[in-house]
Amino acid sequence: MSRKRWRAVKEIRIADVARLAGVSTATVSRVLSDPDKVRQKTHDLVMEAVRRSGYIPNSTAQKLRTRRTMNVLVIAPRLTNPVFAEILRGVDDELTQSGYGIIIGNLDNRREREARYVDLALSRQVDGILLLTGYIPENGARSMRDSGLPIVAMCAAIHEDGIPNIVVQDREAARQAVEYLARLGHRKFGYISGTLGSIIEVERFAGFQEGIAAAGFSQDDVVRWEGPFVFSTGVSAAEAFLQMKDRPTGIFAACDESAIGFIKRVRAERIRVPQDVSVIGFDGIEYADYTEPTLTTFRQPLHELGCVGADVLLKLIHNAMKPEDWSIRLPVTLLERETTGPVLHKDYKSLRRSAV
Amino acid sequence: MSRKRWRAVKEIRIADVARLAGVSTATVSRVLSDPDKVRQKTHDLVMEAVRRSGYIPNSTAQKLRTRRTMNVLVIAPRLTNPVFAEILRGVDDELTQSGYGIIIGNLDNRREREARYVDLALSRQVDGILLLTGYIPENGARSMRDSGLPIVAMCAAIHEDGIPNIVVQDREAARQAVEYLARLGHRKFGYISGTLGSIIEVERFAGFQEGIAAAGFSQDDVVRWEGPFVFSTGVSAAEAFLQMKDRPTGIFAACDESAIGFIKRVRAERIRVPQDVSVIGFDGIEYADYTEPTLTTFRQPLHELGCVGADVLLKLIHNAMKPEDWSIRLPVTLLERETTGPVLHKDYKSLRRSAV
DNA sequence: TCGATTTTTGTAATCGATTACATCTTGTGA
DNA sequence: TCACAAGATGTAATCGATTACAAAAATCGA
Repeated sequence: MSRKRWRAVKEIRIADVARLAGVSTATVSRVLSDPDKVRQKTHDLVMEAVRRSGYIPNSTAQKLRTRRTMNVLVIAPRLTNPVFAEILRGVDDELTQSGYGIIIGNLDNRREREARYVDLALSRQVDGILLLTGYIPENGARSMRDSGLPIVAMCAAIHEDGIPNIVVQDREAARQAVEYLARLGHRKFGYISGTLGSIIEVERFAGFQEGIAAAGFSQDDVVRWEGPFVFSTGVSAAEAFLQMKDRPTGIFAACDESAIGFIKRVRAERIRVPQDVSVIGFDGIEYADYTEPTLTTFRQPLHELGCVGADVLLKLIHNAMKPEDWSIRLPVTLLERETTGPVLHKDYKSLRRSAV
Repeated sequence: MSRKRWRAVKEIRIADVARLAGVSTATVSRVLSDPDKVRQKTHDLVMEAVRRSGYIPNSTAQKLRTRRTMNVLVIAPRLTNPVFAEILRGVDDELTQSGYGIIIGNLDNRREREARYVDLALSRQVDGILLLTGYIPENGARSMRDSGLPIVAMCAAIHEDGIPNIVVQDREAARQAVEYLARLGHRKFGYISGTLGSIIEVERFAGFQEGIAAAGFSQDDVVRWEGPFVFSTGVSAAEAFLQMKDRPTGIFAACDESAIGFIKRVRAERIRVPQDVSVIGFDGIEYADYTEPTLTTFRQPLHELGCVGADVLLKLIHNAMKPEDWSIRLPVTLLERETTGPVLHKDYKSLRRSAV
């Protein structure tokens, strides 16, 4: 009848268990956290009391006393992008194993949301931070780092002392993309970027430019479209592309979603992929297997990235090793599929070839 | 030089601030949490001390004392499915506003991972639970509910007292899907299910069956394929489909990813969609806009679902209202796109029509 | 100005565990 | 059997805030 009946719970404290077992709370605590320190007989006695009472330690009290929250903050720019979801899986696998929990910080591509998570970190709700974002958290980063909390940056090389970077070979991949396109005979290149200013973007574009130079081309042979890592960025790029007279034939998109958006849009205008335009993506998300044609792309070892990042963070949390020692750069793999092919020069006249 | 130099942080406690401001800790606490209770002059004095010292309250200590963790556990079956990512966005928007954090529980489609999150809940690390999973957490659910923690179930109607359900009109949608296909002239139907045993699946299949019966068909006109809510389930279904002599022409997939996998696979065998087979999905994920042809599907109000679920959970946490009063069923919208069309009877001979 | 009332501030208990240190047991060898 | 070491257990301090209650200060009316 009481309005609160369904929430009535009698909380069992360690003292209750101690009384039940006829020992002190210290002993109960030891049984639970360091069983070797107590005699077998008392151990059994206590465990029986624990079982009978259904005691579960209050983790908040444990956290206060041990100064370990056993939580890690993961800041991601956007959850609906499978890239982050996939990395998160790796992180989760690794952290769960060590008993750590994940508090999720979803920026939803809006930087101003960052502040909230900085507070969260600064109020010591977490033992460490995993930064999956390409943005440099400005004031935030500084205060987070000053707080002494271990931070690991992924998906973005942050060149600050005390922050190890777990990234992929963005630059190398972008360069390789251009090489690959050039080898297929392409002479004019398009680049669909991520949001300008994000570090991940800087690296990839630098690599792209290196590739252009290495293959003997100039800035005149390059077009660049910009936008966040979402489908619609590819669509906008495609619309700009469609307006052009002298269109590029080799496109590198800094993310799969953009690549897919681009392809969808140009095909709607009866432009053939790869016969009329070749497209390479970046990420290797599962969707890219299910597009038509299937997307040529660089596969990032996303799950591994997550595991490694989490592992490094745990090392930092536990051993206080020098963060500088832990930067890692994982390789990516070019998946040659159906959206890339040799240039068909107009005079060759529809001597079609399917993808390489 | 010290090995730990980079982690050296002097923690500022409330007592430090009190000393600095020349007041008691009680006053500092009041200034921060209930400013009306102190005189303006002391308020300013304390705030100045807070500012100067850079004090940030230790949230763990606050949690212990107030018995509020300000965290919510969100259990999702799989993060890489954008359906959950999208719901999570809604949840995040709502919870962040109220100062709550999200601890993520990713089952990764493996039920045994559930145990870990049950523990997490039972050790009072969270104030409430949002269940995005279609599974009934067996022993888990019971102990979670017995713990007195508020629980809200989404994506799955759990018919237990004390657990409000925030779901969509699964059953109605599935029925409508069959009606729609029947109206297009389809006579034989395929159903690509989710994992058997999940409640969400039960509802959708029930609706599907209702539709079959309502349209005057029997079990002989129905084929059912089964698997988790992933792309490859659609692929397997397609492979079974391809083996059949008398193939269904109207397919309803209980999730978009399966639908997409199915379409991709059958098109590889030169089966045309929708001319040879019509497909309706369920979810309305963004990717369904970018397939070829674009997927006809039911759009779930995912973001709203997340907001509503979080809102109900907060109400439960704060007011201890009767959970039973809060079950909600949101409508879904049929998006008629390109993967469905009228049946082309063989004798009509390629009188093609594009999608309805 | 004084006492009563209201407002503001301080003292100390409390949340529920862990753990340093003290004390009590047990075991061992002479 | 006794002295001593090693091992097991207990006592009480501690983590860092909040808050009930007590005490002090401010306000007010006569």
